[in-house]
Amino acid sequence: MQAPTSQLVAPHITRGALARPVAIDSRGDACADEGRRIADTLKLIDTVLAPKRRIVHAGEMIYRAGERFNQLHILNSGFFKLISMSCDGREQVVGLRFRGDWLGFSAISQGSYGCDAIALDTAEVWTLRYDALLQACAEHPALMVVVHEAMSREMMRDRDSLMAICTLPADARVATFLHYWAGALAVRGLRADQFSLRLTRAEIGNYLGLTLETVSRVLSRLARAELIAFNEKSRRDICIPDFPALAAYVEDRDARAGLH
Amino acid sequence: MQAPTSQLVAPHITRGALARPVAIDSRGDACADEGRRIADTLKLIDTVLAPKRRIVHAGEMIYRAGERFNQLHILNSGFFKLISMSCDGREQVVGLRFRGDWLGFSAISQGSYGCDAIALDTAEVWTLRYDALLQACAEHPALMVVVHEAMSREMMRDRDSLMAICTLPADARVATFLHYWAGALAVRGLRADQFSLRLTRAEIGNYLGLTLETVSRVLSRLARAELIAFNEKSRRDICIPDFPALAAYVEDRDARAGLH
DNA sequence: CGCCAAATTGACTGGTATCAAGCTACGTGG
DNA sequence: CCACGTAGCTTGATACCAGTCAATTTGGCG
Repeated sequence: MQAPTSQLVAPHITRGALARPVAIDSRGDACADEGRRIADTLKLIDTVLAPKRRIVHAGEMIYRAGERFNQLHILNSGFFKLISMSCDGREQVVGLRFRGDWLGFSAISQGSYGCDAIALDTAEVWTLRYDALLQACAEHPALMVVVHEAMSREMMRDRDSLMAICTLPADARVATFLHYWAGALAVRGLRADQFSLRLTRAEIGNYLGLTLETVSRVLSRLARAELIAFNEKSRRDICIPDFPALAAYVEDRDARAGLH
Repeated sequence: MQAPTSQLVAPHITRGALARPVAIDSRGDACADEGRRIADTLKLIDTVLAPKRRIVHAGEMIYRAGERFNQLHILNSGFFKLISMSCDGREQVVGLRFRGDWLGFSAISQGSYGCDAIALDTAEVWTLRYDALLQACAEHPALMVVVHEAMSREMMRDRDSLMAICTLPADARVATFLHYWAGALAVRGLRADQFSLRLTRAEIGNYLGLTLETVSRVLSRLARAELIAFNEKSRRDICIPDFPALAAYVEDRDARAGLH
């Protein structure tokens, strides 16, 4: 009984914090559309720009803060985290990246990267020169549209996570995070009902503005409430038996009230 | 004894959360450079695109969430706040905009705005059609560069505020906010040592993930510590007698320790 | 003047952080 | 094989920062 997820009178109604691209529920359409968009984008970039492909392994960095910027990256597979470091030594996970996402946009304005991009597992990265992209954009309007949309989407996502972190209590933040991650997987045609969080509790907490202990406690509580389940062995593998239930928990203040 | 603010070996060192464009201290260069960039950008847009100009007054909205997107806006003068609303009714200030800033980028990917843009005082807004911009970008490489840089800068700023909110205690968040606001004014050639916050305590708190009472208390504490001063009458007018001291407070964990 | 929104300040509460102990899984080297 | 160390995780006890509630003051404005 949610509002339908396409054809909205007031589109902002569906914008759950951190959760926009999801919509696995009522109809799979939006989800499949997103997947198609990602595939199309990759194909376009591949044909127009012939990017350099590269395999990187978990823990490897494709760029680091301070490094001179002159190329952008697109993820063809795998997962990345972006880590930013402030002058006084605070470290923070400022973003997560999945297949089809770009890496490096935020470096354009400064001419140097502002964070480290670290692979969370084996990944295939496509790399292209920024000047080549600019030139190609001038020649291929469709490419420019794709690039703008990608940047725009990134802004929207950042805004959603800001909102989640500013306005939600710990329970809801963690639930929102899981919902977001599962949605990102679903859109990309991967299993969303059972997957490995590729982050430690400490990293999740850092991303959400919480401590690792709080994340651990919340996960235990969510498991007790059967909104999630742990894989026996490796509590980093999560099952989401009832995705709509999790979505409801994320979206309703009230649904979170009872959960001692 | 800070690192010089231009000519960096490792540029990320100067990136204080929310605070990048500042650098009023050691030499005015960076500050003036920024100002020049903004002026140049406005000029370029004016000559290439001849945007429609319009004056809006405090409280007026230039777009609202859900509205169909087909034009972008640039602020020639005045101040705006961006307000986003989640599906369950949480409201949040997700951004502030000053002269030279763009409004509407984040709507590109969805085709509709995701937040309300509300003027905080009388402002001059330039408006241009997005399709016209796309076309002009294809013809004028310099314009495309400017647009990409603007989007990139916005991402960087969002990231900085995420970091500030996630990792800083209330005192530091408010101080960072003041520092950021003063920096934004300085860059634009406006008085940065004495200015009016155009937001209520509630709005500041909302932006920073705090309550209005906490903001009020922190401001009182900062005033007691003489890092800021209130204008007699209208405590919304703030003086910053010693900007470097405020900057030091923002940047040093330790500087904040003593301040009962 | 009287009304109202904004802001301040105090007292109290509660949600997270902090500190600490113990557990599990895993790899390494004796 | 087991002893050991380590990293990640869980759970409990306690502390503290910021939220909540409430009373009061201030300033703006019809």
